[in-house]
Amino acid sequence: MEELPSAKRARPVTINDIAALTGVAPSTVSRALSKPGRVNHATRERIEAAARELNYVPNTQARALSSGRTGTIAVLVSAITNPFYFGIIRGTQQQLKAAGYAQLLIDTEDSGELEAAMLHKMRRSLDGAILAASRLSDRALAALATEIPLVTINRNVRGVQSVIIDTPAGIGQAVEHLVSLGHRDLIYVSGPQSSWPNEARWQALRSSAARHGVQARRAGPFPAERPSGSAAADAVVNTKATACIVFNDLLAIGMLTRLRERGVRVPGDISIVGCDDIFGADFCHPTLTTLTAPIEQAGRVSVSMLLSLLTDRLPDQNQRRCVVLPTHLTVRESSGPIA
Amino acid sequence: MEELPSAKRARPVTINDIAALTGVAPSTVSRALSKPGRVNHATRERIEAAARELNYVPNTQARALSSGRTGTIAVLVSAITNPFYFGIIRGTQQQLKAAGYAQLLIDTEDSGELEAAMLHKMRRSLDGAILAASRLSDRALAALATEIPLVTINRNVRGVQSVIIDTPAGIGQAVEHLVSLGHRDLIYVSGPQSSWPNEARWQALRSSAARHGVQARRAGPFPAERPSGSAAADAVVNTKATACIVFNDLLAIGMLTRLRERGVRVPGDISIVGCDDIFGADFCHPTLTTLTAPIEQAGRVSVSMLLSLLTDRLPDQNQRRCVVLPTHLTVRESSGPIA
DNA sequence: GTGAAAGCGCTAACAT
DNA sequence: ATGTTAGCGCTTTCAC
Repeated sequence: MEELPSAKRARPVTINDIAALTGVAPSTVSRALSKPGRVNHATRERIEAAARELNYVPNTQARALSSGRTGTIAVLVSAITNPFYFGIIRGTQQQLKAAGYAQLLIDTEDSGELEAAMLHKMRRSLDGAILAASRLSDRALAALATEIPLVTINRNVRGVQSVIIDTPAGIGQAVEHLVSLGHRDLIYVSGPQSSWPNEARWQALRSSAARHGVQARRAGPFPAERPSGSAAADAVVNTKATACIVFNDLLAIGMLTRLRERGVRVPGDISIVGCDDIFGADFCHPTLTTLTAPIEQAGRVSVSMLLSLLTDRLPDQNQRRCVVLPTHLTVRESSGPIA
Repeated sequence: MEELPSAKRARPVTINDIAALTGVAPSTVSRALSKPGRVNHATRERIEAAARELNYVPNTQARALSSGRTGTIAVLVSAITNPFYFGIIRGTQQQLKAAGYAQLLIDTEDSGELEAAMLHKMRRSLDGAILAASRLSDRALAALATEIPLVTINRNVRGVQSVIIDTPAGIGQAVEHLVSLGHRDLIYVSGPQSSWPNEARWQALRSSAARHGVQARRAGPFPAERPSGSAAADAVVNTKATACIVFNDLLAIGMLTRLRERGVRVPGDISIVGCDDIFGADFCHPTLTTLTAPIEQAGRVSVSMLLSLLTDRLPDQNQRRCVVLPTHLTVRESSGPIA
C-alpha cells in the first residue's frame, strides 16, 4: 500500500521477530521480557540483546488482552481546574510512573452519573482507579469497588480503601486560633452538599465551637468555585459575624476579592480561614490563613494503596485500610484579632 | 438489571454472547456496533437491543489490537503544576471527551529525553499526541511526527501541525503600554532556554523596543517556576530598569512576592508585565498586568487538528496547518507610570 | 447483507 | 528451563 522507499512505517517488531532472531520460542521471549528469573540467564541475555537491537517495543494492547492487566490507572477529579487537584495529580503521577503505570486523567465535572458511567465504561481497560472527589452514593461506591479496584480520597465508605485528609481535626486548630483572637461567632461557609468533606468540616466546626462555648452558624451551600465567592462574601457580611471558616481556598479567595471590592477589611472587619492551602493561598491579598493539607502525599499514598491492593489480591473484602493524613493551621494575613 | 450477588465478577459479555442471543454471526455484531449502515436496519436494531439488555461494554484492548486504533490521545505537558497547563488540559479534555477519546496525561518534567522516550514507548497504544511544551529539537520532532500523529502547541516546526499562541504579537502591545507610561529601559526576564516561546518573546520585545527607540535588555534565564521569582526580582532590581516583561506569569508572581519582601514598590518603582494570564494573575498582589492567552482554546483547537489529521489521512506531508491564536494585553495593577 | 475464518501480539497453561 | 498450544475479544478480508 504505502510502501515508502525509505521503508518507514514498517511492520512493528514483535516477540516473534526476536524469537526468530535468537532461535527460541516466542513464549520464551515473552517470559524473558516480562518475568525474568523464570528463564536461563544466558538465553535471557541473548533475548534482551536482540530486543534492543531490533528496537522492540511491547504492544500493551496485546499484553492487556491476554493478561487482563492494562498497566493504566485512572484518576478521577471533579473539576480539573481546581488547583486542589494539582497536588493529587502530581502525587499520583509520580508514584504511578515509578511503578510503570500510565495515568488516565478523568474530569467528572462534578457529576456522579458521569463518574459512574466513565468508570463502568472503562473498567475493562483499567487496572484500577483513584477517586479524588467522588460524588457517588455509598452504595454505588461499594458496588463499583467490586467491579474494579478502587481507592478513594476524602471519602469514607465501608468496603472501599481510602485516604482521608483530616481537615476536621485541623478545624479544631482553626477554631482555637479564632477564639483566642476574640471571635465569638463563627460562620461556616458551606461548599457543595454532595461533597463528603463539606459535611465533615461543618460538623467539626460545630462541635469545636460548642466546646469553646462560641456560636457556630452556617452559610451556603455554594459551589466550590472562585466566582461563588461573591455570593458567599455577601452572605457572610449579612450575618454580622466577625470570622468565618470556608469550605475551601478557592471559594475563600473568591470571597477575598469580593470583600475588597466592597471595602470590607480583612482581617479588620472579618477574619477568613480557608481549607487546603492550594496554589495561590500564599500570594492572594491578603494572604490566606488556611488548613494546610498534605495533598501531594495523599496522591502518593492512594497509589501505594491501590498498587498493593492489585498485587496482594486480598481475598478478604473486610480487610479495608483507611489512611488518615493530618493537617495543620497555617496562619497568614487573613485572620486577626477582633476589632 | 443489577448483577446478582452470586454472579459477581462474572465473565464479561462479549460480542459472541450478543451473537448467540440474536442468532447472527459475531462479525455482524461487530459491524452493527462499529459501522452502522453496513448492516440491515432491522438486524441492527435487534443487536443493539441485545447489547443493551446484556449490558455489553466493548473491550477497547481487543478492538485496538485488531483495528490499530486505541481511542486514546496523549497530552504531554512539561510540568503538571504549572497552571498554564490547566487551560490546555481542560480544553483538550473537553474536545476529546466529545469525540469519544480518552486523554492520557503525561508530565515530561521539562526533559526532552523523557518526552521522546515516553512517546516512543507509548506510540503503539496511542492514536496521537498533543505536545503542549515540547523540549525536543526540530529534527527529533519531525522524526517523531512520522511515527505518530502529532500536534504541537507553541512550537513551530516544519512538517508538524501546530497551534501557536501569538504572544510575540501581544508583546508589541505590552511595549507600547510601557512606553506610553514613560518607560525607556525594558528588561526581558527570560525563561528556560529550551523553551521555544521564550526565544520568540525576547525577539519580539527587542524588535518592538527598537521600533520605539527604547532600550531592551535581558535577564536570566530562569526556570519558569515561582521560587525562581526571587532571583529574577533581584536581577531586575540590579539593572535599575523601571519596567520588565516576564516570560510567564508564574515567574512574575514569584517576583511580586520577592519585591514586596524587599520593599520595592510595584508599580511605583518597577512595572511588571507577565505572559499568559494564568490562574492567580488576577488576585495576586498587586494584580498582574499580563498578556492574556486563549489557553483553553488552544487546547480545543489542537484536538480538532489532531482528529482531522487522523480521519483525513492526508497523504501529503507538506499539507501542514499552523493555527495562530491572538493574545491581548490585560492591564491590571502591576504596571504604571514611571516615578 | 451476512457468515466463516484468519489473525492482531501477547500470555498462560500444559507438556517436555 | 523451554517449546507447544490455545486462546484473550475484536476487526476484517473474503466468500456467499
